[in-house]
Amino acid sequence: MAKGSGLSFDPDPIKPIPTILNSFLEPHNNHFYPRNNIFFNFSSMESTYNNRSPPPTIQFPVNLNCSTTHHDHDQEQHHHIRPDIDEMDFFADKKNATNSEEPTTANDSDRKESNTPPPELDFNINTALHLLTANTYSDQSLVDDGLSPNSDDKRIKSELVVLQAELERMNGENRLLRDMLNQVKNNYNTLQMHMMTMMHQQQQNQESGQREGKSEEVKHQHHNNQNGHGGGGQVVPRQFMDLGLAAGAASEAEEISQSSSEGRSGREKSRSPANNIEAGSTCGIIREDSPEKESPGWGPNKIPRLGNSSTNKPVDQATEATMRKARVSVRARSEAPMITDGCQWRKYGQKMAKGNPCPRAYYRCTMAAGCPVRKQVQRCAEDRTILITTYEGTHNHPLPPAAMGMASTTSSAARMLLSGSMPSADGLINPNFFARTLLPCSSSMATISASAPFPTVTLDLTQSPNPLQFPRPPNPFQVPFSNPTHNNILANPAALLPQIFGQALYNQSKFSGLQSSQDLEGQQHPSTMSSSINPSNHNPLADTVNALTSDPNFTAALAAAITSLIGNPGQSSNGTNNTIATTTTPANNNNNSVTNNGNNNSNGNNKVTNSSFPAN
DNA sequence: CGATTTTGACCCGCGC
DNA sequence: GCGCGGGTCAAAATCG
Repeated sequence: MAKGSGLSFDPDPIKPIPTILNSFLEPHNNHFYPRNNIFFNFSSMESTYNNRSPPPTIQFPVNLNCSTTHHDHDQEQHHHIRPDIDEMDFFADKKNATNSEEPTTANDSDRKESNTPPPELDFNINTALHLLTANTYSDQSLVDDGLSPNSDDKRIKSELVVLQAELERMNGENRLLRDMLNQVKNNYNTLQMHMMTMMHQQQQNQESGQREGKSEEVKHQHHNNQNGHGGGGQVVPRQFMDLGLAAGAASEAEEISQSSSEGRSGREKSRSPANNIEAGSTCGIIREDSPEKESPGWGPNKIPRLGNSSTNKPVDQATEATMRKARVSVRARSEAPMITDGCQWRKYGQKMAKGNPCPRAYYRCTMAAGCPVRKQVQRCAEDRTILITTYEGTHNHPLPPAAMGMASTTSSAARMLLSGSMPSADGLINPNFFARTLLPCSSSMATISASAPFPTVTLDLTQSPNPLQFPRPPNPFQVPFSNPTHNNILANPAALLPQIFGQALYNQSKFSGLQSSQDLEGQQHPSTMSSSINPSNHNPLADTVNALTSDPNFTAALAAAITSLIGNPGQSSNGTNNTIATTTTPANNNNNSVTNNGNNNSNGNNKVTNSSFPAN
């Protein structure tokens, strides 16, 4: 990359960016992503005007220094904004000289181009985002003709008709371009948020990255406070879920402790109202250690409820609203009563939920006393083969490798959600925004529900390769599950990483800085990303992934997650699933046994506790 | 017999 | 204020 590109991308945080960008720009191959200017290719939009010459690939720099509050008028002014020189240089470095000149032309498009040769029409069309193209055409035509109205009146009229038709057409294109600009702007916002999140995570990782953590883990739950000796390990799977789930889980622990000391008369009545969450910290920023150890937490019989707000520190109400507990809901097809996530769960309740004939079961993590993590399991009313598992909270104990995958994924998803739900000016939450941020490669598979009471990320792992649902090129996320011919996932589970566990991967990875700015150029389409994760490929990202996947612990966690994502191996439409876990890791002696005991009754005597463990 | 599940009751927040 | 629905408790039942 050109030194003078002026890009300030931190290489590491943008690792997932190719995935993001490609997800919404995938029809095109040659895009470059300077920070505030997104170049997009209009070559596909100029079909009506480039008959004479080969389609020029117009790279139009759209300055998108915009926030989510920008509106249409912002877009309209973008085409007035000149790209700065650095961006031009950047562009020139990436493209050939022809392309490098185009932005200038593009930005000159506001001026009348009456003396430009016909090929310039392309630019008129493609760059006058709003606008002046019609006049340009008209002026050009009239001036060039220089005809007397008397002699060629009819001809002029006919030309006017043609021009009007063209005008309409161009207006339509302008609308299209505006839509594209809208999309790009949205995508930019998504990207920006994603990058911010990643940078934030990296910062956190750096702060806590030096610790080995093993000796600290038991007593430290919030890695912000962890000081440690140098982290010498390779990619040692974290023994904790990432606690970035600040508002949701971390606070929950705190709530518990607070309330535990405050139990009301008789049965502790304190609850977990959202506004009890201490929101003193910013989203995604971990607060102090939660004194969970002092509290029995979710003890078998004593489950302290959350304290009254009277015991909580004063909290800004606006902040409170955004600091609600985050939940991560995973939809997966499974006939088993519960998806296998590697944790031990104990059922503590069951209810009939409104609007769903299937009961909702409540589970609590029993891997450690006081673990605040809970989950709800319910079958989808519309499709009872779909199991909806909603996780809430953060484990306060070491996790087995088998549990790492799902834990990291859900934790990351929740953190992403919470990070994105930082108080904003208007407090609005754009579901697509977070969805794309969370699973940029598959925004259609991740939805965000910001509705009360809790913000929820839904990871939909049930989607079939339905072209309606996946209008984009094949989604690597789903391929391994839907297409038996893509069993390379078995040999190389990392093929899923960029999509499924991208976040978790980056959380776990210590390979910061591996991706140089050069790699920006090597960003690949998601569909090729999987293949890029190949030993023969010298993509640093691929190397990173390979390094990760060579770690048995990681593969164990990954396999567990895959297994749990797939659900029951026996019931799936393809028969390949059950081999995934065993292939990827010897460590998951159990997680491949998403033991389908044939009990499809979620009310049945499901020994859920050990469904993921050797005992069953 | 201990661990776990079941299940009715209870608590709480929220909307009307 | 009341009812509804979600979430949790805890005694009883069940399991291994």
